[in-house]
Amino acid sequence: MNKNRSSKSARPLTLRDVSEAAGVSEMTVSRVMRNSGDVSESTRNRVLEASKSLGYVPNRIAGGLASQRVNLVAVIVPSLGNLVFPEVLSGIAEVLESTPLQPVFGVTNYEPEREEAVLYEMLSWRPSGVIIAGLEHTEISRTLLRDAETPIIEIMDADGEPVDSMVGISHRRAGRQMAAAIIEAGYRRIGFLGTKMPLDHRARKRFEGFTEAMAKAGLEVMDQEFYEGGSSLLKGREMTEAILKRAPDLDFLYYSNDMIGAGGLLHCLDNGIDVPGRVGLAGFNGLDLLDGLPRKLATMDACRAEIGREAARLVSKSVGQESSGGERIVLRPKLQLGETLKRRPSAWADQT
Amino acid sequence: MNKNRSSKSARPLTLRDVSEAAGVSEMTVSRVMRNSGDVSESTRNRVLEASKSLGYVPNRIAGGLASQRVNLVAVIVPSLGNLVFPEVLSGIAEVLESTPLQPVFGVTNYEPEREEAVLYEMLSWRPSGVIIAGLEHTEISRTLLRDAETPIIEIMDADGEPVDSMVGISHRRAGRQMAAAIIEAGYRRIGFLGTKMPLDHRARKRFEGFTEAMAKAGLEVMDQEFYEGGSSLLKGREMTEAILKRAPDLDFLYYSNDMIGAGGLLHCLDNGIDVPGRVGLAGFNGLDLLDGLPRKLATMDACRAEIGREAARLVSKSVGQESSGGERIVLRPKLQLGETLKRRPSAWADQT
DNA sequence: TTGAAAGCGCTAACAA
DNA sequence: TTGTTAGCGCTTTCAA
Repeated sequence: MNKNRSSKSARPLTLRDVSEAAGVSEMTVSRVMRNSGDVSESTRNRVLEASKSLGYVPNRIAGGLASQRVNLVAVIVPSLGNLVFPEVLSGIAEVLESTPLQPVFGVTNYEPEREEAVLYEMLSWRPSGVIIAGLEHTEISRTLLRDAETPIIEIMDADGEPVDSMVGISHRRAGRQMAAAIIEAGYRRIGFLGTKMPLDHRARKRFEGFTEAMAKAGLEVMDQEFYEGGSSLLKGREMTEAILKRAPDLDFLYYSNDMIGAGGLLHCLDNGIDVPGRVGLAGFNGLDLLDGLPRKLATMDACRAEIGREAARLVSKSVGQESSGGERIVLRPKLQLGETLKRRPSAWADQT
Repeated sequence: MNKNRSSKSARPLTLRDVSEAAGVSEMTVSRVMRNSGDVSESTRNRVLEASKSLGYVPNRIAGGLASQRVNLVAVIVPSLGNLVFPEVLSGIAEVLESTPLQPVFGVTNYEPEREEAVLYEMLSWRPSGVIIAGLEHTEISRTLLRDAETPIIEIMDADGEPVDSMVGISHRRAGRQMAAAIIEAGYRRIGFLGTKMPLDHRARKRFEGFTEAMAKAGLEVMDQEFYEGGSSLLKGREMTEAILKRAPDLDFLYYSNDMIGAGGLLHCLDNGIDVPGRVGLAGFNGLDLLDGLPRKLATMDACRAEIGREAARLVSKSVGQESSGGERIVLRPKLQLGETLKRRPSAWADQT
């Protein structure tokens, strides 16, 4: 029965081949392949068997063209190097696994023009949905998104207006909350360490929220240190050393992400700097990674996997639906004080 | 000139719309959109302008069907949670960026049946190439790969027979090399800590190579500890504590990856265990992460990004080519002794 | 439950 | 340099 076409045949198999082998019309084979009911059990089995023994793989290009429907979901993220995005992708993949939808990933390297190109490319496949990181896009990208006749889910950020739907957290609020916690714990001489990337809007918004809450308390960020590229753990060490050398009287360091925060923590411990007594530390993201460090770093969960899952749910909900859209899901990150952000002795706390 | 179709129109734009707007045939528009030469500069500009002002996005589904060619490259990996795979994907994306090819990722969760499903799904898009992790696949998957009329690149592993081409390292050799280095440094009472996953063939092969080289030196792994899931840094700590409690006389711990190795290192340092004097440590992967740790962990670079780049190069090289294929690129991981694998005082080394 | 006809939007091949 | 014609392999729609 098994024809074992193990040599690469000249012509790829088509529905017609299966239909001839099974002795039914192409239409019937098509129905079986798509599980579109109304096929008798016996015919169905015959077709399935023929298809399997021939090694037939349907051609979705043709199928998509005929049906004007495609089971792809475009997912566009800035980077894969940043731990955060693989986690979002996992969340998306997890939810789509139980649907006929398939994620297709594109990476922009934080470059707006690259985002345009990737988006254009993906839209040319007429996906059933687009999940894209961030709310900031070029004029062209926004037009592409608006005109795409498919649900658009902007993720990770909730500070701004989405083209269609959005799922994310407010990074401004996250920054404010962290500032409040730090001030409340009695720290006053606060430094900031972060990425230089002017295009990482979420890091920027956290910083803005942070300084805003500081200002409200009559405080200012006393010193800053920025970096780009490279191992973040090592960078965290180096930056921490640099900023503490320049401004030895800082009593708190706020890092724009957990990796550099962890590096800072290791630097302090290695150099006998008391954490959180002498300096307090906090990062951002809530990476699992932190669980193994000598001290648990204060951080804030960015709800990465959950954002991915929610976005995927929105897309899968909307397949088949005429319109809908316009949903806004704002998740609330949880503040985790860990062991590096603790109320300080009041003696310290009260000296401005 | 700009028609600003910002409202979602009922019918998506087609070549015909652009051809009417520009006053040329659909064929000419098609040529412009594909840069397929033989169009006068003036016509070209007219078409480009019309296309842009209408907001036309080509339909690759139709294009792919007509041309029997598709610019997608299927990339199938077991997981995104493991640091290693995003790095491979980055390498692939990096190389494909400068080509017309687009990566499409699929995740199998280390499940062979899931791999079959993902592969089938991807092949139904008739990609210009398939890059898939590992050399071990189900019978069905192998048949799918063999019959696919597109280059297949199996990556990450070089211990076995590829269906078509392969790019990877020999994990057996990596295990042997590490064992040799450990023995050469004078360690004798060696423990192994690794993942439980029976389907992680590469980890398994490293272990096999490791024990093989040990056996050749008349040694055996004295104790083992396995884990699954969870934060690997923390797991590394826990496992290390457990194994040292059970077998306090071990003088070396070989970890199946750097994350648990790093956890082990932190555990030892926290508990005043001299590394590498009392116990030596080694991991696998060569993660950048290690650069920031208190001591540089001995490890071996798995050539992750390079594997991705080479695989992408093979695919892009083969587009348009009639056949070819069958390439075997075996990379040589570099052993990095770091600061946790050092020659021990001969007094120790010579007491079996 | 099954089949026949038409056509999805584009491109290959050829003609002008 | 530009245009015409005939499909690509499916699915939709309608008929049997």
